[in-house]
Amino acid sequence: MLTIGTLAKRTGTKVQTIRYYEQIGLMPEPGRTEGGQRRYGDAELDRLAFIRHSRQLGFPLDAIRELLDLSDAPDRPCHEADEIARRQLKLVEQRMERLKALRAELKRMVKECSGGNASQCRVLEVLRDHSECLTEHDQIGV
Amino acid sequence: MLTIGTLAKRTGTKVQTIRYYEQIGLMPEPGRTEGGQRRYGDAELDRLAFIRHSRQLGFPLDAIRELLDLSDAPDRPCHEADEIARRQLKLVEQRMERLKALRAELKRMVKECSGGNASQCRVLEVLRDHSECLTEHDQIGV
DNA sequence: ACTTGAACCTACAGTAGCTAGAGGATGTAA
DNA sequence: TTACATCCTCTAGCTACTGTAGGTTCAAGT
Repeated sequence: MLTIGTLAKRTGTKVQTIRYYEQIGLMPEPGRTEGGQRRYGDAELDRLAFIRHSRQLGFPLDAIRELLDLSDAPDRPCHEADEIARRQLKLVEQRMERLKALRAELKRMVKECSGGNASQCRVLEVLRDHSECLTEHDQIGV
Repeated sequence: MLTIGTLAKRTGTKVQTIRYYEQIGLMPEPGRTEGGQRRYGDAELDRLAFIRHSRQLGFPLDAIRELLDLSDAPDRPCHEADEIARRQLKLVEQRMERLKALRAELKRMVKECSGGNASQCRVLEVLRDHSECLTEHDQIGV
C-alpha cells in the first residue's frame, strides 16, 4: 500500500496535483486508513504514470480522459486513440511553426540592438512599429 | 477621439481585454464622456499597439511593463530592453527544443499504430510505458 | 424631438492546470 | 512517549484573458 507521497515521488508529481486529479475525476477515490489518509495500489500508480506521461507529451486533460477510457476498454477499436494522437501532433507542429517565426523576429531585434539608450533602441522600436513585423495579428497563443 | 471599440478593432484586441489592461495598470485610465464612456487619443493607440505586438512575440505582461517603462524614459540605457528580449529569445528556443522532442515521440506513436483495437494499440502502449520514452520527467510546461 | 439599435458600462464568474498556504490531524520510528 | 515528517481539508492565487447579465449611452435616421 502506497501513501500519496510515495505515489508522488514515483511519478514525479506533486501531492497536491494528485489530489487535484482526484477532485476532477481523473484519478479514482482511493481507499483510506482509519485515520483518513489515502492509500494506493499498483493500478493507481500505473494510471497516474499514464496521465503524467500524457501530460509530458502535451495532451490536455480532456484528451487524457478519453485515452484512459479507451485504455480501460480493450475491445474498442483503436482509431480513436490514433485520432487523438494525430490531433496532438498537428497542434505541436503548428506551435513549432509559430515559434520559428517568433524566434526569427526576436533574433532580428536582438541582433540590431546597438546598445545606446532607450530612444535609439532597436528592440523598443520594433515593438513600437508593427508594420515592420512578420508576425500576424491574431497569433497570440504561443 | 476614439471609442474603446475603435481602439479594439485597430489593434486586434477585444474590448474586454483593453479594460483588463486598464484594471491591471498596463493602460492608463482614459478620459470619459459625460455619460461615462471611455475616449482615447493616439498615445493610447500607440501604447496598446506596443502591448499587443509584444504579446504576439510571447512577452509576458510583466516584461511588457518593463519595456513600456523603458520606452517612456528615452534617456535610460537600452541594455535592459536588450536583456528582456534575449531572455524571451532563450525561452522561445527552449520551447522549440522541447516541442521537437515531443513531435518525434508523437510521430513514432502515430506511425506504429496498426489500427487494431485498444488492447494492441501502440499509442496507448507507449503512453502506458514510460520506459520506452525519450521524454524526461519534469518537462511538462510546453 | 423621438426612436431605435449598436455599442458602451460595471461586476462577477469561468477557463487550464496546477501551486501554495493556513491550521490542524495522523503515522511511525527511536 | 515524544518528536516530527507526512498527511488532511479548505481556500485562494497564478496567467491572460473571455463571457455573461443587466443596465446605460450615443449617434443616426425619421
